[in-house]
Amino acid sequence: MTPDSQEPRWLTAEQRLAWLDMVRVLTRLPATLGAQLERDAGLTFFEYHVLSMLSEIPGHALRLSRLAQLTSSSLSRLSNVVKRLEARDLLRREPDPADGRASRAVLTAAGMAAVEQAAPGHVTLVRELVVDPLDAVQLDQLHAAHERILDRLDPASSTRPEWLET
Amino acid sequence: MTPDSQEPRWLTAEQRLAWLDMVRVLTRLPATLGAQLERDAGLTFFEYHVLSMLSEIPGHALRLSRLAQLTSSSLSRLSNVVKRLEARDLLRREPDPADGRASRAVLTAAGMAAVEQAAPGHVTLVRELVVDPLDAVQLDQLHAAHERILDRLDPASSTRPEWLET
DNA sequence: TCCAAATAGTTCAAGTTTGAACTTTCTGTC
DNA sequence: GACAGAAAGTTCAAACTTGAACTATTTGGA
Repeated sequence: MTPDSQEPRWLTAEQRLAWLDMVRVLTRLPATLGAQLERDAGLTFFEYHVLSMLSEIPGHALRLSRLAQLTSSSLSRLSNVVKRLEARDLLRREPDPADGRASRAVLTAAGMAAVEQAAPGHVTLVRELVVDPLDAVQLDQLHAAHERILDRLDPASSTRPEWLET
Repeated sequence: MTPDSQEPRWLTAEQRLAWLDMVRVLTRLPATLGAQLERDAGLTFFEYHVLSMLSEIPGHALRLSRLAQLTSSSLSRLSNVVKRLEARDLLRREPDPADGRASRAVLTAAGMAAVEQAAPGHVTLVRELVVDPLDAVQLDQLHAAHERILDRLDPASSTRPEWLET
């Protein structure tokens, strides 16, 4: 194995500008979406994401470990959030009959209603901030870039929901 | 003023896939970069970002409110972080002579050393995850998309550091 | 000049996230 | 079938973030 060179390859001026703008998006976009959801629906961005995943899956139920992959969260984080959401009656946990270690999170009717109530405002803001300012080609290019980045971030691609068809 | 239509314009299947992949990037990328910085340099991503902004500015000093804009953070969050960084001697606060309400954060020698120690590993990971998997054209397209998104997120563009030339 | 409103920053309590340690159940191998 | 190790969740304390309330200055009119 050759040793790493002492100096890394620094970013060029252009790369650095691109990266700084990406950091701004990475920071502000979740904050802005989260603030809207919190205000209008009393949900954090992450809570919404959890409920929304469940609402879209056939059966509205998923193992916590799978849900953690799909939402890119640690099991610990998810466990805490699921406990809170269960206390609010938005979902419930039930043991997985197929595996004694596992639990499944199941969306309740109230949880479904919460997603349905929150979704329009959320989607409108996603459109306003991300989808509408880009034309179809640009959105495609953005998606392609994200796919490449995800290949590095998550080589197993285990976070891509298998029920979504391209 | 025409009323909003009751139903929002939902996302098309393609838009939805693009958005879901963007959410994955938004979630995982900061977490991954943060974990590396924490492990190797004892800094959160945000702390690194603050110190790194200071390290790049002429004079290594900035008003807190300007630093908050540049790092896309609330003044409250910044104030907390600056207090911690000051306790670790990585920067210090001094009153702004020009305005009795304001303080300036000034990078210390130890703070500069911390940035210099953390930067190589951080830059290497940014390259690995974002810059290198894209070719120059794709990175440009990504940057262009981010610029449009930032126009919506931050219409005043006040977060773009004026000392950076394109 | 004076005062209302705006700006800069701090603080505090409440809520969230993290990572490590732990329990329970499952799996593969001998 | 027994056991080591992996996998699924949970929990706890420490750390971090948030928003609201607060103090202290400054600014822009009347």
